[in-house]
Formats: sequence, structure tokens, C-alpha cells
Amino acid sequence: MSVPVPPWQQRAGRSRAGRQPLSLEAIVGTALGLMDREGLDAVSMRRVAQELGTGAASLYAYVRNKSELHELMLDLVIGEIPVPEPDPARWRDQLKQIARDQVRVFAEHPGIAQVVMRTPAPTGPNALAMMEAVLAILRSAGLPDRVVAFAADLLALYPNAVALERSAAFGLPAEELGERMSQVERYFSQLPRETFPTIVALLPSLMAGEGDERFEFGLEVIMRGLESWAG
Amino acid sequence: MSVPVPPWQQRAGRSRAGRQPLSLEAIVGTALGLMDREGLDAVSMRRVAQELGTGAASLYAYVRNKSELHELMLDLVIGEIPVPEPDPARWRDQLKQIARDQVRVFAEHPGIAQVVMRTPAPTGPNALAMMEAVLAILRSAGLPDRVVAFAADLLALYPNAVALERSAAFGLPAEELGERMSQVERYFSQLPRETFPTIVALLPSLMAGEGDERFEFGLEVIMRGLESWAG
DNA sequence: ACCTGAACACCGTTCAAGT
DNA sequence: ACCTGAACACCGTTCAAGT
Repeated sequence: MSVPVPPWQQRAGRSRAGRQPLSLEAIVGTALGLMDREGLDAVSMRRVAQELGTGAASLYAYVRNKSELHELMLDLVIGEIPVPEPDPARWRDQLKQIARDQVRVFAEHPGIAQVVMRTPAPTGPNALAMMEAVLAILRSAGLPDRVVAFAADLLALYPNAVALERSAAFGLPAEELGERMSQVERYFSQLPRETFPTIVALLPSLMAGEGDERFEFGLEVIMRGLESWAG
Repeated sequence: MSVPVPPWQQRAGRSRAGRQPLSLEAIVGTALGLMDREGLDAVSMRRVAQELGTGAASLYAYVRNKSELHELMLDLVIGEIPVPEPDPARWRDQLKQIARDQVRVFAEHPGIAQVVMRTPAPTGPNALAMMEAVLAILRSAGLPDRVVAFAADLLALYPNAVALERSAAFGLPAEELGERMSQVERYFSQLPRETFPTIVALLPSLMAGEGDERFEFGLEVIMRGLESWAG
């Protein structure tokens, strides 16, 4: 039972020396893969290190702390969002499409939305490239500088918030979420009409609409609002 | 050094029996106080129990798990947001004021914004009362039912997201945040003009505007967007 | 019914010691 | 310079045992 492992088998498979040398890229990539498979909570320093065949302490040679690791993961994900060439004639469509792509890419990496809201101002290279494009598109629409700056904020915040809302669902197992939603619907339909007349009256509309329909509505509200400042 | 504590002093001060009997109200209130003083991360089952002079296991007689505790805290906070009587003539102002009050109240309880985005659909009594009021105001504006339902979503999401963004800042000590912001500004001003022409050109506007000014802009965008559906 | 201590299986981060 | 094991001070939740 306690036969020593022969040297040529030691640290096989998961060995850091055997598989891949420790590097920032390997750490961030491993962390991202772990998050994709098991969610953000699984991305602990210990688990990431374990996947790389080392101990948690070794990671601190490459990242200051766990939130720095999170921010590096975020920029990698932002890099997957396509960045269009600004076309002044299609500014509304282009901004909407970026927002849609962002929600889609974030949905492919459940957990990253939790990171983005904790990051005061994403400044990775991919975040900067995205910011440059959004600002250029808004500017080409003939909006005043200050409106451009504030609108860029709003246009980042909204898809982030929607992705975050959706990823909260991903935290739970699918059946638990479905159960919760039908519980909510049942609960709403039993509310006293005297105290909550509007909720009861609007119940069908409140439950209607897939996620995408609601998201598209929000995008359209923002676009119509922004248009009112366009010259 | 190891003199036994006399019986009449045992469990004094923090004693559950002496101070307050264990109850759902006591648990949620203690948890909220702890969050206000030390942030959401401090609200562990163990810390809350410690403040009540008991062990973590005892809390499980009152709440299913930590996230149920979080949701109870959330409804208590939502209860602090003033709910207006719907006045059809002032629907824009009323909706804006609710959004402002929500951001203000959430700012008084840093950490609660993190809870709200993890809660699929807040259904506490205070959340329901707020929802009823928002739906009634939107309906009185003459918006179609489906627009009312979707707009209520959007009008909850936006202040939540803004509060969350601001509370991320509260996680860090104040000087660290200030340092980070000026680091960002310095970094932005050093970006190559060829690669990031729009960021560099808009730098003053990007850095301008207090939080409230940006928040008010977003509210105005949403209101102007919604108006385009009003009959 | 309500409460408890102890246990289980985890955390992030630091640090002295090794190569 | 890079890496490591061990330690420190924590977690949420379960469970058998007590009152």
C-alpha cells in the first residue's frame, strides 16, 4: 500500500514540469477554463494551482492577488467580443450589435459578469480597444463630447447588468431555477387584488417575453433616448 | 490566569439569553448592522452568530442558508425606499425619484447591491409594494402593458447596476480607490494617439462628471426613450 | 422544538526555507 | 529568481447529541 512511486512516474499527468511551465498565460487560461466548467466560485487560488500541478503560493509570483487574476480573465473574455469598424451611417445598429455580442460572449463564460461589476475601470488592452470603438461610433453620430462619454458608460453598464442577471441563474442548477420561476409565477397569481391591483392585472405581461426580447427592448429605449441628443 | 468566570458574569454582554432571544428579526437585523459596519464579506454565518452570542449552527433553525439570509436583508433595505402615491401628471419625475432614492438607500447599506443582482426575482413584501407602485406609475403614463412590464425591469436594473458599481468602490479603502482613479487617468493620458485617437481626444469628457451627473444622464436617456411609447 | 459543539471540506495570503 | 510546504485565520453546512 505504501510502495514508493517510481521516479519516471512521479508528478505524471498533472506535473507542472511535464505539462506546461508556469506562466501568466497558463495561469489565466487555466483559471478561465475552470470558471467555464465549474463557475467563478471554483476559481480559487488553490484549485487553479492544483490544475497546474503546483501549490497556491506559487501563483503569487505572477499575480498580486485573486482579484488581479479575475481582471486578467476579464480582459481575455472581452477580447472575444468582435470590434466593428465605425460606420457613421449605422451607429445605432453597430452599438446594438456590440451590446448583443457582449451579452453572448459573457453568457459563454458564466461568472465573468460577476467580475466586471467589481472592476472599477477595466483597462486591459482588449477593454481599451472596445472603448475606443464605442467612443468613435458615438462620436460619428454627431453627439456632443460629454454625451458620448456618458453614453459609453451607459452602453457598457446595461449589457453587463443583463449578463450579470442571467449569470446569477447559472449559479443554480437548471431545475432549481425553473422551479423558482414557476413558484414566483404561482405566488404572483395568488397575490390579493386589493393590495396589488396592477401586479395582478399585468401578470401575463410580467411573465411574457424571453430574455432576449426584454434585452432588445432596453437597447431600443437607450437608442431612442440617445437619438434625442444627436445633431 | 485561569480563574473560572463566576456564574453571574457568564455570557454577559453578548449573551443571547441576556440580550435578545434568537429570532428571525434579531438575526436579519444583526446581519444588516454587521454589513453596514464591515461590508457584505463580513456577514458570515459565524460572525452573525458570534454577535448574537451563539454558534453558526443555531442560525439554521431560522434560515435555510446564507443566501436566504441575504434576501431577507435585501427586503429590509428595500423597505427604506419611499414609495410615492402614483400621480399620472408627474410620472417621469416620480420614476426618477424612486431611482434616486434607491441608489441613495443602497449607498447607505454598501454591500446590498451585490445581493440584489444575485437574487433572481425579489419577492419580499417591500419589494412587492415597490413593484406595484412602479407598475402603477408606468401604466398611468399611458404605456402599453408589455412596455410597462419591460420598463419596470429596466428601471429596477439601472439603479441596481449603478449602486453595484459604486459599492465595488466601497470594498476597497478610500485612499486605494483614489489612487486607482488617478492611476487610470495618468495611464489614459499616456495612451498612443495613433491607436486610441478617440479616447485621447475625449479624455477631459471621460474624466468629467460626478457620479450623480452620470446617473442623471442615464435616467434622462431612459425617460426620453420611454416617452416615445407613451400614447 | 430549539440549540449546540465538533467535524468536514474547504478558503486567501504570508513566510521562512529551499533550489 | 522562482518555487514550495506549512501555517494562520478564516469559511458554509451537517449532524449527533443534548435540553
